[in-house]
Amino acid sequence: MAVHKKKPVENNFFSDVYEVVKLIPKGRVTSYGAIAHYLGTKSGARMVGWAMHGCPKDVPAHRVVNSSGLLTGKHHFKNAQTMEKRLKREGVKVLNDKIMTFKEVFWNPSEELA
DNA sequence: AATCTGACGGGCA
DNA sequence: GTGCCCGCCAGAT
Repeated sequence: MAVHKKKPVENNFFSDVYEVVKLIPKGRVTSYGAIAHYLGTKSGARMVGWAMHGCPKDVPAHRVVNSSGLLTGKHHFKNAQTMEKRLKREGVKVLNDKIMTFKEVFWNPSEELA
């Protein structure tokens, strides 16, 4: 019973990313680089974004933005407005696809999860 | 097999 | 302070 094809995802790295993102409290956000750094792959910020490509519904990807607080991934959602809409719904001030209170709602896994 | 792109980040001009 | 370029890892063509 051999595996015909290796799954594109399902790696420890990806699973860890999902796990961390799922741990993001409501009304808080984090950056790809922060997650990457927490996992030890500080240069793998891109990979974190790639991991989100197959992010399950359990993963609040809308709470993950780039280091600028910009909703870069909003275009990848089913609806481009889902991301900012959901963030606003959680109390996050989003204007022009950018989080105004980014520094205030920023959630650092390396500090919170340690 | 080789090349380019891609949900990023940081450094330098 | 803003803009551009390079680096990183993996997947897709």
